[in-house]
Amino acid sequence: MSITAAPDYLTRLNPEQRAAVETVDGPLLVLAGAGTGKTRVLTTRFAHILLTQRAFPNQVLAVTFTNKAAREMRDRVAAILGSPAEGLWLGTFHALCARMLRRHAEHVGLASNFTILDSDDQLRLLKQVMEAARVDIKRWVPPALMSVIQRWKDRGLTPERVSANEDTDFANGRARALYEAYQARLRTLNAADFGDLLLHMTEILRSQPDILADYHRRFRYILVDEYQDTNLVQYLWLRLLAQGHRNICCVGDDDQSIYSWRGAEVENILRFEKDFENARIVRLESNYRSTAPILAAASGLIAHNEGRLGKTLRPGRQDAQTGEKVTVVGLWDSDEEGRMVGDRIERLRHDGHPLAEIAILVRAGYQTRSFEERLITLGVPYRVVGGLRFYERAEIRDAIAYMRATVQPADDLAFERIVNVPRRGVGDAALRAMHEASRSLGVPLAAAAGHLLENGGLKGRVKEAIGTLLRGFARWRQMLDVDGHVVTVATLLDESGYTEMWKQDKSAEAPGRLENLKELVRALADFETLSGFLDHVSLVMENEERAETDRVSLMTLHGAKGLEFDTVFLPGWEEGIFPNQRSMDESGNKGLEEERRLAYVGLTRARRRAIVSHASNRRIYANWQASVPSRFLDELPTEHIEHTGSAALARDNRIAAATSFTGQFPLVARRPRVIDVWEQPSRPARADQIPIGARVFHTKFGYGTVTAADDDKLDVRFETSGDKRVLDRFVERV
DNA sequence: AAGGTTAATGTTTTT
DNA sequence: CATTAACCTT
Repeated sequence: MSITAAPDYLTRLNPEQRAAVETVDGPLLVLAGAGTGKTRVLTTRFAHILLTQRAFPNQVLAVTFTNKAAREMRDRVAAILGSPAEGLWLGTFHALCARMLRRHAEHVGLASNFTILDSDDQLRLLKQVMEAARVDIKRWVPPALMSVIQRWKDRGLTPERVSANEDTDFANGRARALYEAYQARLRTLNAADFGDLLLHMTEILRSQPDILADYHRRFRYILVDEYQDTNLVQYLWLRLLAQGHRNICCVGDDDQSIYSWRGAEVENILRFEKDFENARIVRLESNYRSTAPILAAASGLIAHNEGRLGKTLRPGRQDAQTGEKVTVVGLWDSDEEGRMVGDRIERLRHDGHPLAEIAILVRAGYQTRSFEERLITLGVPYRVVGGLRFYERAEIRDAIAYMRATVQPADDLAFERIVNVPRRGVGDAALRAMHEASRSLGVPLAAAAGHLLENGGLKGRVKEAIGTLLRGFARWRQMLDVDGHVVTVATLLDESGYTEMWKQDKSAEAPGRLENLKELVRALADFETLSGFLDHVSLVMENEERAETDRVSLMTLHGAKGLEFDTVFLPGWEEGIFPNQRSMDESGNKGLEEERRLAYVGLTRARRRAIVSHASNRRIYANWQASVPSRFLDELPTEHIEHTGSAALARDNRIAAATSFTGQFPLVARRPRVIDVWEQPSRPARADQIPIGARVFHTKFGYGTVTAADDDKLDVRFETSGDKRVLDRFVERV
């Protein structure tokens, strides 16, 4: 590699990016603001290491959080290299740990073919453990203990490492003991949950110097993406592995740390400098994504957080200065907010703006619904990102349980899941008998069922059904070696009656479920072995979102991290919703600051246009409630913001508008005053105000023209729904 | 053992 | 309001 003439993958970078790429040896922390080319730096650095022949592809460890990020990095490295690199250790923390743990499972009491449990299995198992320990599971709900255990695992704490004084709060101080019992159950089932993958692997690296040394020899360079999201155990794992060559590069942004509730510790950024002496730090501050006003708004907002590492986003784009201001819209109620967003989207669409470049980002999943409804009435195509993933669907999980029970006769969780699916007449009584036999004989459930059959412990229909099922498993197990996994699974799903069950099902979802099952069998063909596939399913598989169609994206702010759109709508900026009340109740100022970071993430998703909105009245569960504009609105620098209010808001609520828009009132004084005005939010009757010929909007029927009026009833000719008689208060004049 | 009824409970979520 | 899980009835 020539030193004088830099290759173009380097010359295309700005000086700070280039420093981040070329500072190859020694520990490096890259603080990368939103839109500053973080991924680009990471992938270029990866390629640079390979191209300068500092390491072979299999000597670089590259860690991401999501499979999507891993895939993207893989693709982009390949693009720079000109060919796909083989044998990379590139993947998510979990996938990489799973791969390692398969080799060393015996050190933590597992066999290398251990099963990876998903959260559903985890919870069921924990519940069983709690019931066995006679914990009152109404008083002490399993999910609460699950999250305690997960936080322990996030911190690298095995049951032995949990100190006694951490144990006081749950189930009268039995949390630690229950954790221990849960881990013991996992071991007997030869299973690991997601947290275990990291916990076990870290434990092994801590206790087995020879294994650690082996990985030191192997990994000469380590790259870490989204470093601010790492939890303690992930940090420990990285630190252990990096001790060898100390060539570790972590890229992150403390301002985008939004997963502390999941165990992520931003403190890992500070720890990095302490643990890795002479670590270099590079800041990426040139933003190539957004216009100047958007960056100014986001920067002004995030400046309200304390204890930041301090970064300033500079506009790096040529055209950044000419951008439009961030729009803040105040609306009367949530319906009007929905209409505002819908109308603006229609206008953008009309002007030729691609829908795929528009996103509506909300704080919580349930908020997407009202926007969906609006977009449906308007006939605007949209997609909701997030929600159920492929392997979380019931039919997929059932099918997988069948496979697991086939491959692993000891997988009680899988057996239990499908023993009565489809209905075989196996109920509580039969299941209890099997559990009892399993415990007294010390064998897995399936084996216990076999014993019961021989000893006449089961009768009638149940006996027949269980017999057929067990013979089925034996047959499919044999078949696996002879006919291969694809054929076996297809046969298994038919012979077990599982596909038939969905064919008989008359519900609307049934055909889709059958389709998913077919897709599952198709996907099997991409794998050498069934266990390889099972790993893939639990760690990697995601929604088949191949829809290349032009659609508006609807998602949570969390889901939007890492994405960007020309136009971003940020509705629901109201106290309690955003910042979220619970977040503040549970974590106080830390919670508030994380909410603010979330707002920062939201704003920085926008390339050219950001529309923030808030409504004065919102339907919460059953009834309408007045809401107060978010404090974040007051934190946006006024010179980069343009305020708009709807006519309804201005007419009905001048004071509220004035109060929220100036933002001059101290927080404490502001709230009661505003609520006073909203005590009587009933709108004036407007029948006489809507003349014949007026254009109106109805929530259900969409747009139309008034053809007649009678007291409070209007006859309206709707554009899409035809002639209807509606009450005036259900329409909005537009 | 299955289906219907009531009561509780409403963030964010990758792996 | 609307979803879901626990509960009760047949």
